[in-house]
Amino acid sequence: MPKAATRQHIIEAADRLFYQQGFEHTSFADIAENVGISRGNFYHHFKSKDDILDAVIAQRLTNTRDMLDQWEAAEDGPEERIRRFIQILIVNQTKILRYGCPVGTLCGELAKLGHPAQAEARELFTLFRTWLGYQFTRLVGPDQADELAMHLLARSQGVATLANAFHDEFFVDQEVKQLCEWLSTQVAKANLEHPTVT
Amino acid sequence: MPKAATRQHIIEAADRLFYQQGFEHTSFADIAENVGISRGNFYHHFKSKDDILDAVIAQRLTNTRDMLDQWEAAEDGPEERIRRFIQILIVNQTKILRYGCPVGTLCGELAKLGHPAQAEARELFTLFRTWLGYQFTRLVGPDQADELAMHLLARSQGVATLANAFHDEFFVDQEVKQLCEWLSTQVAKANLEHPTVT
DNA sequence: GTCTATATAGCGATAGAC
DNA sequence: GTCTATCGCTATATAGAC
Repeated sequence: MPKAATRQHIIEAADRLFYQQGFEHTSFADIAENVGISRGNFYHHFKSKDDILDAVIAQRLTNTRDMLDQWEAAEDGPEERIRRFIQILIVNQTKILRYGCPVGTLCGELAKLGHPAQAEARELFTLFRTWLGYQFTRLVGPDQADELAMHLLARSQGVATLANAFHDEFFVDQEVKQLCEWLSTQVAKANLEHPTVT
Repeated sequence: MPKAATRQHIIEAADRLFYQQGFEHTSFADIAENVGISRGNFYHHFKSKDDILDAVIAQRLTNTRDMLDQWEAAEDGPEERIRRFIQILIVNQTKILRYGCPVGTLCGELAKLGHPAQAEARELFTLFRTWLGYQFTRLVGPDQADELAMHLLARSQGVATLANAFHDEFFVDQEVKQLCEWLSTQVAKANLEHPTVT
C-alpha cells in the first residue's frame, strides 16, 4: 500500500478513537488494531504520538474549513447559515450523546494535560467563531457580531456537555428550538434598529 | 497520624489533582508527592485508584450539598439564590479559565473512559439541577422549572468550556451579565402570567 | 513499507519489614 | 500506620530483519 494511503488510514482511525476514548486513553495498539497494521509500523509515518495528534487536528481543521466553505457557497442567507450551524446538534446527536462535542472535549482534555497542541485545537473553535462572526456581521452589523458568535458557540457547548452527561436527546431538541427562537429574536431586533439591513 | 486524617489528605489532594490534571493523567506518585506519603501507603486507605475516585466524588457531593443547603438557609428569595449560582462563574473564574468546570470536565472524561463512576459524577449535576429546579418552581411555577434549570446549567457549562479554551475572562463577565438579564426576564414573564406569585 | 523483537519507563498494585 | 522493595503489565519508542 502506498505510504500516503496508510498515513491517511492512521489519521482517520486516530481521529475517531481520540474522539470516542480521549487522546491519552487511546494507545498505539488501539489505533494499530483499527487500521490493521502493526505497532512498529507507525514510526515510519509519524515520529511520535503527539505527531499523530497534530495530523488529526490539521485534518479536522481542513474538514471544518471545507464544510464552512460549502455552507458559504450554498444559496442561503446568513440567518439560514447560522441555523445550519445550530442543526449540527441534531445531525450529530447520537455521537454527541455518547462522546460530547469533538472540539470541546479535545480542548478540555488538552488543557488538563498542559499539552502543546492546545493552541492548534483552539483554532477549531476560532474557525467557527470567525465564520459565525462573519454571518452575524451581515445579519446585525459588526458591533455585536463576535459577541453573538461566542454566545452561540457557548450555548452549543453547554448543550453538548449536558446532553452527554444525561444522555438526554429530548433536552437537545428543546435547546435547539430555543436557539432558533433566539436567532429570530436577534434578527428582529436588528431589523427594528436598522430597517434597511437584510 | 490518625488513619482518618491521612485518608482525608489523600482525598483532598486527589480531588485537586483530578480537577487540574484529569483523573487518568494523575498517578499515585503525583498524589503521594502532594500528600507527603509513600505510594505503598495508599493501599492501607484505599483498595484501588477507582476507590479514590469514588471517595473524591462522594466528597464533592457532600460539599455541594452543604453549599446548596447554606444558600437555602440564607435569607434570600429564589431569584437571589439562582443569581448566587450564576456568580459561581465569577467567584471561581481563575480556576475555570485554567481547568474548566470541575463537574463538566469530570463527567466528560469519565464518559470517554467508559468509567463505572459516570453515574456518581452525573449526580453532581443532578444536585444542581434539582436545587435550581426547586428555586424555579417557586419563581415561575413547576411546569417549566426543570427546563429552566437545565437551560441555566447548560449555559454555565458552555461559558466554562469556552472560557477555558480561550482563557477569556471578559467573555465570562459578558455572559454572566446576560445570564442575570435572562433571569430577570423569566421572573418578569412569570409575574405577567401569574401576578400573584412572589 | 511492513513486520517481529526489544528497549525503557511508568503505571497500578502487592508483600513484608518496622 | 508507614515504609521500602518489587511484581506484572502496558505504554511509547527503537532496531533491525524481510
